[in-house]
Amino acid sequence: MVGWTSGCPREFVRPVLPNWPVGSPSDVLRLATYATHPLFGVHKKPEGSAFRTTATLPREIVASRCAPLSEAMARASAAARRRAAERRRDAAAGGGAAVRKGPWDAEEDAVLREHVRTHGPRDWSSIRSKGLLPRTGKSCRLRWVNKLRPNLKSGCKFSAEEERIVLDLQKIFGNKWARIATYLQGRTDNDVKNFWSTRQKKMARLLRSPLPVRSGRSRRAKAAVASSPESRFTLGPFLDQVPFEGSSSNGKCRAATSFMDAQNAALVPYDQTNSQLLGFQGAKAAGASSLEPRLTLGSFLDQVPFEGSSSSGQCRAATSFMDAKNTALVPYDQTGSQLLGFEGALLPAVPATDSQASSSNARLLPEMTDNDVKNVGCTRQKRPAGRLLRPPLPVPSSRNRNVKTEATSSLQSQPAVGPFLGLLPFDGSSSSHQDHAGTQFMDVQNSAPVPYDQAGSQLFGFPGTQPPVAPITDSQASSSSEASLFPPQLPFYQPQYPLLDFPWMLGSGDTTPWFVNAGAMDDIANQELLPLLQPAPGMFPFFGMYDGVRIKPRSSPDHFSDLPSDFFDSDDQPSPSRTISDL
DNA sequence: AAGACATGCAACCGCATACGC
DNA sequence: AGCGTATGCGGTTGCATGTCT
Repeated sequence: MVGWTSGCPREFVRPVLPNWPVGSPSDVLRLATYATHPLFGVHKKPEGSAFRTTATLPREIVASRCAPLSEAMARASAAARRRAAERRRDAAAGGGAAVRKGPWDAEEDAVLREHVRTHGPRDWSSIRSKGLLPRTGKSCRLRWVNKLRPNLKSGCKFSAEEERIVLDLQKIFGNKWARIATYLQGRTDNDVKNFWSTRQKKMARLLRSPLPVRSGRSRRAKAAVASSPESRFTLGPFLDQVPFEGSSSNGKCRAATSFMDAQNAALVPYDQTNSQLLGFQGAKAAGASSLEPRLTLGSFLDQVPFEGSSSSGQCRAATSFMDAKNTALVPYDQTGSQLLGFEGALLPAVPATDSQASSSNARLLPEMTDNDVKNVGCTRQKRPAGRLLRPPLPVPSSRNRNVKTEATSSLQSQPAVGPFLGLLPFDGSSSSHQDHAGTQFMDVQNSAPVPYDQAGSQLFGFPGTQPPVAPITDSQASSSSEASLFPPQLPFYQPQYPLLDFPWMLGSGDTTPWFVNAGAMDDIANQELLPLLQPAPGMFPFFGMYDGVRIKPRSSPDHFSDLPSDFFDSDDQPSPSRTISDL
C-alpha cells in the first residue's frame, strides 16, 4: 500500500513505496493507483485535510485515473507479443536449427555477398529460411550495412571534416545517427554512434582528471617542468580544478555527467558539441588575466605527461598520442584534430608500430603467445628511443588558490540558472543516461550556474539566460566553489546543496533559500516503477525529497483536485480501513 | 613476463514503424 | 481494423586488443 511519511509537513507529501510482489491483479491495481497518485507533481493537500491512502480510494476513482498505466501495460503486452512472434519466426525460419551469433567469418561474408549480388539488399530473412546461413535476417542486414556494403570507410578514422559534420549535425538532429550518417560518405550509423560515444568519453577524461603522477621518474620530470617558464602556459590551473570523483571512466553515463560536472565546475563556457572547445574567446573578453597567455587545448595536450598516470584509462589517449607522434612523426589526432588543435591533423592513419596487433602477429609465430609478441614489441619500441617525456601539468600554485578564495563570493552573483531548468528535456525517457544526467545536473547547477543543454546542442541558448561571461579563473572552479563544502559521497548519495535560484519556488514574501536533495530518489525502492508513472512537470526527481526539504512544484496537474472534500481524511496518515486486496 | 584494466569496435537486443494481407 | 512480417534505429554489450604496472 501507499502511505505517507509521518512527520512530513502537512503541505507536502511523500510516498512510502512498499516492496511489492508484482504479478497479481491487485498488484496491477496498486500500480494503477500509484500511477495516478497525487504524488506526481507533489500535490498540495486540501487545507485541513490529508490525502487518503490509496487503499481507501474507491475503485472507480482509481480505475478512472489509471489510463496512463493502462496504455503502458498495453504497450508492454504488445511488446511481449512481438517478441514471442519474433521467436516463433526465428525458429520457423531456421527449421529449428540453432542461430549462429558472434563474429562473422569469411565464408559467411561470401555467402551474404552472393545473396546480395543475386537478390539485392533485401529479403534478409530468406537467407536463413533457405539454409544459406544460420543467421537471423537482422544479423545479415546488419553485417551488410555495417561491414560488407561497398565504399565503406571501415578502419579509417574520422577526419577533421567528418568530425565537424558530425558535431554540427548532432546539434541539429540529436542522436539520430542514421540520419547523420547519410551526410557522411562511407560511414554507417554505427560508425557515427561509436565515434560520438568515444569522443564524449575522451573529452570527459581530458577535462576531468588532473592526471596525477605516480612514478618517481615522472614526478621528477613533473617537478622540473613545473618550474620551467613554459609551465605557465598550460591549462593546468583549469584542469586541476576539475572534480575528480575517484572513479574510472568505465561508465558511459558517469563519464558524461562527470563531464558536465567538469565544465560547469570550472565555469568555462564549453560547447559539448563544438570542437572549438572551451570557448576561450569568452575568457579573453572577460579579461581572464590568470590564464594569460591563452591557450588552446592542443597546446595543453603537449603538456600531458607521457607516463605515470594513476589511471591507464585517463592517460591512454595521451600516451597513444605520444606513441603515434613518436613513431609516425606526423600530427596524430586520436580524438579529432580540431579538438586537439592540430590543424594539420588530417592524416587518418598512422603506421602501426610493431607493438600493435600483437595478437594478430602472434598467429604468425606459433611458438609465441600474443603476450610474448606484445612485450617484445613494446620493448623494442621503447628501448631505442627512450620514453618521450613531455612536460606534465604543473601543480596548482598558491596564487591560484588565493584567486579562488577571492572569487568564491562572486559566485553568489553569477547569473541564475533557475529560469532554464524547467526547459530541460526530462521526459521520462528510457535512457538511463538522460535520467542520470538530470539528477547530476542538480549538482552542477548548484556549484556553478552555467546553462547547460543536456541534449548537447545550443549550450547557452536558453531563453532568459545570460551570456556565459565566465572569467576563467580557477577561483571559480569546483574545489573552491560551494560544492567543495560538501564532499561527495559515492556512489549515489548527494548532499543537499543550496539552490542558487529557483524563483518559482519562492512564494510571495518568501526569501528563504530552498534546498533539494538531488539524489533522494535513489533512496526510494521500486524505482523501476517510475517509468510507468506520469512524469512530474519540471522533470526533476522531486520524489521523496522530504528531509527538512521544502519543495513546491512550479505547477502540476492535480488529479484529485476535483474530488469532493469527503474524499480526504481529516487527519494525517490515517490508518487504512481497507487494504488494496479489498478493492 | 604477465596480470589487470581500459579502450574501441562489431554485433546484439529491444523497440518502433511501414507495409501487406 | 487487426495482425504478422520486414526493416530500420538507437542503446547496450562482448570481446579482441592495447597499455600500464
